[in-house]
Amino acid sequence: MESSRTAATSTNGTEKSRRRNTDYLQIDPSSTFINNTGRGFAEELPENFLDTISPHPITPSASTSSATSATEEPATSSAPQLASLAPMSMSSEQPSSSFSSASLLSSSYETIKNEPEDYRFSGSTAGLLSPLHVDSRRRESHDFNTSPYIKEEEDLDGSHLLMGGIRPDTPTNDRSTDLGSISSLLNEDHHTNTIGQSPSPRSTFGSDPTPMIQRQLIKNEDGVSPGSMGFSKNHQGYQKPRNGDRMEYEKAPYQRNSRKQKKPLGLLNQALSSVISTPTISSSNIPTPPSAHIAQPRRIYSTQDSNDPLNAEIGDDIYIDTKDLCKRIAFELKNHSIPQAIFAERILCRSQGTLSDLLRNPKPWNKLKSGRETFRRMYNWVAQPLATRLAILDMKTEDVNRASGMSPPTPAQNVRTHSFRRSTSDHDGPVSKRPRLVFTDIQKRTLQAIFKETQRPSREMQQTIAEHLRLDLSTVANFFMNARRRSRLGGNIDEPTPFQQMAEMYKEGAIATSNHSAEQREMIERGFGVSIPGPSHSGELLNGDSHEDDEELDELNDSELAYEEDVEIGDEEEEDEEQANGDILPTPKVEELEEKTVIKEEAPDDGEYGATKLAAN
DNA sequence: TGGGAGTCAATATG
DNA sequence: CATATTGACTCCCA
Repeated sequence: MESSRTAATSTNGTEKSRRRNTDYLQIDPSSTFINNTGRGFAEELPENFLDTISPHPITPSASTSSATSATEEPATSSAPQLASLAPMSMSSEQPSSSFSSASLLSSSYETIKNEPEDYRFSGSTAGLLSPLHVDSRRRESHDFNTSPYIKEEEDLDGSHLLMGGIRPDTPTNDRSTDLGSISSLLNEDHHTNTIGQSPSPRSTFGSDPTPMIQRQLIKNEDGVSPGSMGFSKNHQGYQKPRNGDRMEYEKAPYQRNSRKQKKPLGLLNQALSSVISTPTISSSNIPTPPSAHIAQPRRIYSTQDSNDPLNAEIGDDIYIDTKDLCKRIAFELKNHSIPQAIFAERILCRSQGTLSDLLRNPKPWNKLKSGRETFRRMYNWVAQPLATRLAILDMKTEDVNRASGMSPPTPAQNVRTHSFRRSTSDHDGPVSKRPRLVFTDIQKRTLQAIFKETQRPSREMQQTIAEHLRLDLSTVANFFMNARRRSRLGGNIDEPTPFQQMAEMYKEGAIATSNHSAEQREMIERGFGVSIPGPSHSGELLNGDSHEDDEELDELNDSELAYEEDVEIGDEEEEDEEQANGDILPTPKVEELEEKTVIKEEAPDDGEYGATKLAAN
């Protein structure tokens, strides 16, 4: 039975399409092993405890892979009504090119853009969008060829095409592995097993999203725009807030819940535009985000009207290049010294961690569901003139919403009612803090190793695993779910953070050269400098794309091997096991921490799941 | 129901 | 401190 089910579901697994990660090697788990005493994690489990379980829990399938993306898509993009809007949007946007101001800026920006395709993000929000859908737009005479976009659009609708060229492949993982293999994993060396195969590297959407991006550049910054992105000196920066405000933001989300409440994300622009400038692009330099424009003509938003279809419309009509958008946001935050927490809470009504994650691993627009709202907010924010953007940050939530016309902070869907779980102590009366379970090294490694082989272990298997690792079944289930999802995202393991990317570009002169003056460049660099990370996250820093890291790779490979061998060894299993057990309880182990630390030094830990990283071999 | 999506928010890392 | 990671929640959907 399982198998059948899995098979069906497996599609997702296939998705894991992550790009070149393959090449990367990420061996997280393995890395750990190295220094670890090499205790075999496998040991923990009874030799073939898995064998007892059903034989092919996982399944089959895989092959279908590509499907996933495609499947999801359809719904959104296809929405019929949208179509109508789309055109509008385009039209409004189009003009941008004609804008005087726009053109000005655009020029600089454009150049930038042209350089490395991947990296540049448009200077204005416009660039973030890709007006897909609307064929009509083509008609327009864009300065830029729409064709690319359109094309994309077609794809989108059609199937996943994804921006990034996700390809369907079926990585090994997907395929069903049988318990046997898993057990071997646990108990023996899996050199061979390791999935090395597969890999088709794919980029999720990252590879070259650009096509989707529309190039129009409308200048948002208040006229400013030297660098196009507003690099100019950190203009006004965000003033560190008086703390106090923050709370409000934070709370909001939680208080309201119900995900459905989401409202129209309003288009900041809309409201703002009224405040600031006219809605239409032309009126001022301020660009109204295309999306906004689009919508406007058609209907009026009532922020309150949560049911307002407009929301949907907007989403459908416009294709926001999330990756580009995230780069832009990251840049803006850095440039103006806006902490993620502030931006996340005030503008997005989300937590800092969420924002960080989104920025680093943006899902392609066409794959987003309700998550689009968050990106819309980002989009709407960047679409505002600088002054407005900063002002908004200082406002209180309500004000922001009011001014922006945005719906009230959309509560996160998952608002958590503080009901924490039992696991720890059941008697936490009030809202105690939810202690967070941290897997022991062994637990984690074991889980990751299993995950490599089987992304979707059967219930039984999960149960077995749970028992052996002394974890709750739910914990194990959560692990796999999270692992699947995260591996699927393509975490940009191989790439630096958006901000880093920008920084690199500038450093390299890729961008800077084009239109920036030396001074500008300096400023830019300076700005970036702040965040240019050191070698810390080695993995990430190395730019995965390049093959320059051969050395690194070699090291990793070695380590992986080592890791695998270690696995086999497993002498100290017992100890580990005990540790593991102990950890389950709320007891942190110093030893482990130490071990981890050590390990990390040697092998970069991307923190990704094995699946994502496999590729090595 | 189970799988997913979107997040939270506690922790880790820097 | 700020940002990154990540186990677990809540809500949805098939």
